[in-house]
Amino acid sequence: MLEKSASEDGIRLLIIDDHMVVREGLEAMLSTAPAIGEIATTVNASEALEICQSFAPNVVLLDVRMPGSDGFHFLDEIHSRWPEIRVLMFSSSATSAEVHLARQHGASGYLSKSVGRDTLLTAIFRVAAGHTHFESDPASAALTVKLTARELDVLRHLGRGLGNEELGRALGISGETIKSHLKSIFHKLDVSDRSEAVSRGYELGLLSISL
Amino acid sequence: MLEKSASEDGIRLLIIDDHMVVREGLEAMLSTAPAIGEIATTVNASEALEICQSFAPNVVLLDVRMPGSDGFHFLDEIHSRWPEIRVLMFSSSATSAEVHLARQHGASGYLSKSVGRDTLLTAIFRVAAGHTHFESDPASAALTVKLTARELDVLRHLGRGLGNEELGRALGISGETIKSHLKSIFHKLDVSDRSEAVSRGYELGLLSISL
DNA sequence: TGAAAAACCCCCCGCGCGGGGGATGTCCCC
DNA sequence: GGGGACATCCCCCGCGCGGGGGGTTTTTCA
Repeated sequence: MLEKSASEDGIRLLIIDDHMVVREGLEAMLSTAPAIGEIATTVNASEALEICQSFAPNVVLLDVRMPGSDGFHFLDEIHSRWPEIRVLMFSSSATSAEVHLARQHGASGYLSKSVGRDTLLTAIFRVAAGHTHFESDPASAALTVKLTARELDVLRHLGRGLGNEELGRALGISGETIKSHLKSIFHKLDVSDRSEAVSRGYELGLLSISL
Repeated sequence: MLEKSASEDGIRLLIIDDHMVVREGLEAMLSTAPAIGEIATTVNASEALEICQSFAPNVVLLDVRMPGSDGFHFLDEIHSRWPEIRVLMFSSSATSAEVHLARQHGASGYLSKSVGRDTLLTAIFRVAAGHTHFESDPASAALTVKLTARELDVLRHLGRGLGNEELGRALGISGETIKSHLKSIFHKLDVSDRSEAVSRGYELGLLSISL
């Protein structure tokens, strides 16, 4: 077993981000900290899995937006294989929906990229110690929006230019049911039509650019 | 006049980004380069203007997404006051629409944050030498979508839940004109209704989360 | 200077969206 | 057992969207 405890010779940290600038920046900020042991960095998810195997990190710093597979899917992957690895997600946007998703997927914490060195370090320490560290983002206070699973389904299909009937066929239900869900969505998001719902969906992080 | 030529004692570089990590990263990547003279960094636009005054940079590295004022507005600001300053924009997304906007606003170049040290440095040198440096992004090849200024206006208002008539009032034109613009937008984006247009707008980077 | 592009405005028309009702079955949890 | 949230489906109805025409004026640019 390659794994080492964090107390022995510092925290073993793996940084996953597709932006060279960010990797360099994190390394520059963290490498001088005494409690940090070794740091490994990588660009993509597939490489990251190999490194998790050989490098055996205590904490993984994971960008939410990844090229190809999204961060959350990769988060699940890590958890299923190495349950002892703590994953600290970070993103430039910190939309409340993403923070929520991170929680649901079992991340140990969530940070915005705008944080300073101190917050970053304490977050890493807390996470390494087994605690959680989620940004007390002001936006999530304003967000009490809780769409049901089905409503999210419908919302995600809204941007495809489908009518209610076609939309129903796509989800295997009646067009009238789509209307019911839409009414509920409109009320919850406080919007008046589908275009506004899509827009609000992106703003709240319920929708994201995937292509 | 505080301005100094780049050839004297290296390029004077100002980095503007709200993410601590990115600022640190850029500094780490650039500070060791011999051709780079002094480096200044700042978080926001208002501070940046003061620094432009006192520090007199040759090249400004400007993040597209800024908290508060967006990067392009700030770009205009710099140009009007100090036309000799070269601005190199960079972003995490590099959507082709943004690259186009950067060109229109007179930026000297556009980079993705995923670039390596070499590309970054050559870009800075080229820009400092008076050339332009725009990423030959593969996405823009697929994107022949060119919305007119007015069409972009309309698209940006689409997510507000307004009807055509209200939308017209908001832009000071007739509701029928809105319809005309919408027809054009639908054709150009190859979509069938406003909700799909909003969605495609986000995907293409024509729209962005601003709140 | 002249053509092309963009911005602006108007008409007709069908159907689907949005908003208002209500109903039924299935979970889950107290 | 009963209440509540969720998902499903149905009806009615008005008006506004989307798609099809047609224009004029202003701006841009070769």
